Amino acid sequence: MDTLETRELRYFVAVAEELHFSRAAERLGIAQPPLSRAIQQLERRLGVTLLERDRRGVALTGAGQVLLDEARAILDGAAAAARRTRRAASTTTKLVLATKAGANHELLQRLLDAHTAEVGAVGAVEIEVLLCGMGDQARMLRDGRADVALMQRPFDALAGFDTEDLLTEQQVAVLPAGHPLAARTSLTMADIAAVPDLPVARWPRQDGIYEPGPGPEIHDLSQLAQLIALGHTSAVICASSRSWLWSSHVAVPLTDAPHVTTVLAWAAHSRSRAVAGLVRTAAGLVRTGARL
Amino acid sequence: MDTLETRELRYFVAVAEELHFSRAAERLGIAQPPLSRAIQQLERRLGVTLLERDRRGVALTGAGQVLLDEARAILDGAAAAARRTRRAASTTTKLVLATKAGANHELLQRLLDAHTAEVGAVGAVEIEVLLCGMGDQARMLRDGRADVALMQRPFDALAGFDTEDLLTEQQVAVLPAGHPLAARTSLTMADIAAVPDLPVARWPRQDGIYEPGPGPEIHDLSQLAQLIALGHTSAVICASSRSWLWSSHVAVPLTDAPHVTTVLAWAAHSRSRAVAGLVRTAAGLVRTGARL
DNA sequence: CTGCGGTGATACCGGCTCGGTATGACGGCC
DNA sequence: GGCCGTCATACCGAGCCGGTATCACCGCAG
Repeated sequence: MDTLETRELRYFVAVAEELHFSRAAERLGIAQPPLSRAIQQLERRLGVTLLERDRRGVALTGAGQVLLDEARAILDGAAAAARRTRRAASTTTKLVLATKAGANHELLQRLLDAHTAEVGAVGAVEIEVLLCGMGDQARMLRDGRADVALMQRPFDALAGFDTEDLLTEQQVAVLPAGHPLAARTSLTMADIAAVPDLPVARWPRQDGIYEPGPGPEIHDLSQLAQLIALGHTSAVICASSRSWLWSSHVAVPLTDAPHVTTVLAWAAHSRSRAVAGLVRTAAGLVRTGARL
Repeated sequence: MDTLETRELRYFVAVAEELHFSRAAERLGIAQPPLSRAIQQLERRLGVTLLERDRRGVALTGAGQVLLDEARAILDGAAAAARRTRRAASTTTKLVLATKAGANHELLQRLLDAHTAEVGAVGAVEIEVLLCGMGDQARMLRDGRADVALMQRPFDALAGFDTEDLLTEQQVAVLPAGHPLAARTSLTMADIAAVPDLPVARWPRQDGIYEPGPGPEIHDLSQLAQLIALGHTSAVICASSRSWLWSSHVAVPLTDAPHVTTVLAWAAHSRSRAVAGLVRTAAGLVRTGARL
């Protein structure tokens, strides 16, 4: 009497996201009445009202919001479980590593090299690199499409993952080559903020929403690169990302920007030998300890 | 065709733990044939053999082991979801804080005081302290019986939780008052290990198993305290735990033991206002920064 | 070798739940 | 005031779940 079925959670998430029974039912590929009934059942079982059915529309209650968060996590977990199980059964042990496209070039290269060198020919675990945009690594890890990911503190949401610190570095300001500030040898955050003609680009937050502000909204690095080259914006990125800069870009160290730590992250309860091996390799990389 | 139901996962976990269909069925309160069929269905759906049915006995395949881990996490998550949802609906916003019985007395006291002072009378979120043994906090957090927990790095398994560092401290050796080493002002790990008549007590690991060793197996602090007082064992604990020492105990600082950081931990995806508030309070505690 | 006990798998059957269709109650809007 | 759109209710058929009975297979004791 206490056990939430994933079917119910799927239904509830659909309704909670659409805030509309008929649309949610359509999305689920079922009719509206069974959906209504399923939600009622769920509410009765929990003894809690999850949705406030006001005339004209449905609203989440506080408890509903809590369950929505929980349910999403569970459904991701279930999808991940299926994927990981299937992958564990396939003979070719392949490890999927998710990383932000364009970031951490050199670190990734060194990690892959070290991994190849370490495992050698025996039990060769192939690593497949999965390039994704902004905050996608977290989702990839959560739903099992990736086994490990390179992520950056404090930018990425690391909650729920195990991590191993790999590299801590300064941030730099990236400016168009012609800009007055580009001639400086170092800058502060205040310097950048004080230039009204060069608003700093805005990244989406973890929920995909952009903070309000003057700068352009950025989706990927190539877009950013172009906008900087055009002299329309500037950006604050970590030092190692210099590798993708254009000749018309200039990177200037920022003295007071928070440091960025690139970490290797994996699903907390993963006990996979392959993941453990890669983590060990990565840890070794840090100990032998070249800084970029 | 892709969607794991929690019922199936419950069934699978039972079989995987018992390695015996009939016993598992009994534990689940159903008959054996439906259970067999459910597992077959699950295997067919995943396209993976999870169990190797050898004559006389069942064994987990690699994929089965993976699914077992995943399934446990999902089931804990589902139980947590139900509990948290119900709690969110109850009007009395109560926060359950889990902590190791006997550890972090003063820190906990300060945290509670600060919390009371901060929220004041308005929206008073009551905190219920849940004392638990060894590694129980993680389970409590995972299955939703607790909202936050005081845990210690590197002892506790923090994987999967968000954390806020509260206090880093040295460890001390606790010895019976009469022991020769008790007169020293500081010790090293080697000093302790070199005393054969006082084997260091052993705590259970995260899976509840004890590492082999000469020392007695410890379940809780009162048991430990008594054994030390009797001169049967010694222990290495963090400095703040001195508060529960008896008069017949002596605590000696250890110069080379790893530092212990007490952290406030909570479920990664928790967006509860109450939890967020307590975390902010705790962070403030650290900033104002008295060290014990 | 042969019955016995114990394993999981199969066959079949009844009941409950799920999903579909039809319809109702209720409020907003032209 | 009709019309539309919302979610809830009523009813019905099919499929799935769980139970009982039984089978196939193996180890073991006599």
